[in-house]
Amino acid sequence: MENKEIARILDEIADLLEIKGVPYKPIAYRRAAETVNSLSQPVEDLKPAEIMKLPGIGESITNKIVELNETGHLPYFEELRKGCPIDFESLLAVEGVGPKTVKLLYQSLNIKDLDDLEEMAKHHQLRRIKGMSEKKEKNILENIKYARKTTRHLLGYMLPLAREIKAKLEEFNPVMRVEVAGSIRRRQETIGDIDILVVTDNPHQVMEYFAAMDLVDRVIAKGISKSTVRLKADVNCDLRVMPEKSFGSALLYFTGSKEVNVEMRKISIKKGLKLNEYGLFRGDKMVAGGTEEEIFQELGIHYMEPELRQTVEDLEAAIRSELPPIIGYQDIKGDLQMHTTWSDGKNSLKEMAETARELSHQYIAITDHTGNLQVPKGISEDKIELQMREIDKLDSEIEDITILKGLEVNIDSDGKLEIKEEILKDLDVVIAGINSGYRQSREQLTDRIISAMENQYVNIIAHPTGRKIHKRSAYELDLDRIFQASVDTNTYLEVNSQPDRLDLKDVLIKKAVQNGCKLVIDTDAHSKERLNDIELGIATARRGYAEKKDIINTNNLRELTKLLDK
DNA sequence: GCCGTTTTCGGCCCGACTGTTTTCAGTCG
Ligand SMILES: Nc1nc2c(ncn2[C@H]2C[C@H](O)[C@@H](COP(=O)(O)OP(=O)(O)OP(=O)(O)O)O2)c(=O)[nH]1
Ligand SMILES: [Mg+2]
Ligand SMILES: [Mg+2]
Repeated sequence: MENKEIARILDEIADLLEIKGVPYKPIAYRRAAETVNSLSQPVEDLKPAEIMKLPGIGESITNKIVELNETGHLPYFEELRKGCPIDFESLLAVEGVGPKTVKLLYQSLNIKDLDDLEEMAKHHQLRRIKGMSEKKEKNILENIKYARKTTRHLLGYMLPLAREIKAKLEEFNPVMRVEVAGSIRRRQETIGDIDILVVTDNPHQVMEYFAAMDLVDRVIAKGISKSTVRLKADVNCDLRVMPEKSFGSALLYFTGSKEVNVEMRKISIKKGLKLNEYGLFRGDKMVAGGTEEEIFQELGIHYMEPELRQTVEDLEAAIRSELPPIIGYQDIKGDLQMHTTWSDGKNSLKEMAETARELSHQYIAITDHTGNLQVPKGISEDKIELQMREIDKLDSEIEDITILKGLEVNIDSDGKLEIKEEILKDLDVVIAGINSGYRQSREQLTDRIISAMENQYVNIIAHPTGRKIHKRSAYELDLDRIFQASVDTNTYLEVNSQPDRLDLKDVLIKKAVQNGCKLVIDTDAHSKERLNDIELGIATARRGYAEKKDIINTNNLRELTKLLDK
């Protein structure tokens, strides 16, 4: 059974237990679900003893996971659900509806899913329930609309919007400081909502200003220190307002993750302290809170970069001083995949090069598509030489940046490159990728990639797992073999920065680096604007614990050229 | 149900906003 499915069942067990009013167990099942979800390999491939060692998973849950994998079902779960055949996921997605309300709705009106709920709300049945009201009914009816489209949003689209809101808030005089927090600050690949922290001495004024901003569609909640609005862009935005002296503790709290927050608070308790968003306290006395660094220091923990504040394990690594010095946003010296009007790009060679230079890149590689596919449409082989002369000409004319000659070549369904090999020998960079025929077996797909790696001219494997967030999941690969072949053949794995790719993704980058692989972070930009996406790839590499030395395009041109010579 | 440099039993983060509420429960961050 897939990890996602197992995690979903564990989560539903948590929901069921919560409705029954069972204490603490729901937390345990949620933690276990979280762990299964964040695994970089199928839990199916693990032995029971290994599952047992996973954080938050003990004997009881291990047995349940093993049973699910072996038989495909779980009597404990089916028994629990017998009493209440409810679609929790969709009902709980309604803002303001929690486990207690679900129970109430089911017991009084036999409501099992969103359709039932909408029907009953429309016919004014909810207000008749004891403990409900007309107001609550209206609220629910309104919020059902949003519950039906609870998709997470791509970081690449939310980051510019969050920065726009930040800039708007900074224009307002009483605002002293603004930081984007939450999953955006952690640079998670998908984002549930936008979280923003403001420092001010005038919370009332700031809340009024925030709620009245042009970007806001409607106000969901508005208090003196916290407000939530729905933006016209169809995403929620939470604003937290705090005084200067609590800036660090507030930013720490609002950046999360929740799991890291809870664990840090437990650690504080053990040390006889109390941690909340207002500060770190010993009794009534505040011992830290102005900056995040101060709080980490007081707790005896190394500072954690926001990108690494994801799981309890990240925090434990920080406590053991095992967090590596991850790659910085300024460390990338050049971009090694982009497309121009010669294939399916929107901008010319020159426009791409000039934009890259503005981004302070020392070098770029132009890597238009080749091959016979209609999508992506490639340059025909007879035009390649012409383009290479154009690139040489541009390179000799343009100052302060070097333009490398490259191509992105398709790997065909037999693992052969869709191009005459002799064309490749004069290039600086050759990228190979699977752009068709994803539906093969795990072994076939792995063999295809490895035969491309074994080609003496191929330097980089593009978007190695082929996933597209919200569209297509990663194809199954034997990654251990891929990582080994990458090391053996000096072929680098790509961290593709397109907002919906981010491929390799964070947990796989971590595994690749552990296996000694070297990676390249590039944008795969099809227009000059998208050259900025490099920060998304860097963020993903940071979340994957990658250091500067793990990424080949942190090198100067001279060293890079050596690394590209197989 | 899980977990442990003060524990193998007894804890399990802590605070804001709303309205079901007139002293608190439910939901959410
Ligand atoms: N201490 C504590 N902090 C929490 C809790 N829930 C949320 N937070 C903090 C950490 C979160 O990163 C931050 C923002 O909450 P969100 O619900 O927006 O979560 P986050 O942004 O991490 O993920 P998202 O992409 O929005 O789903 O608030 C909680 O139950 N306890
Ligand atoms: Mg958030
Ligand atoms: Mg939020």
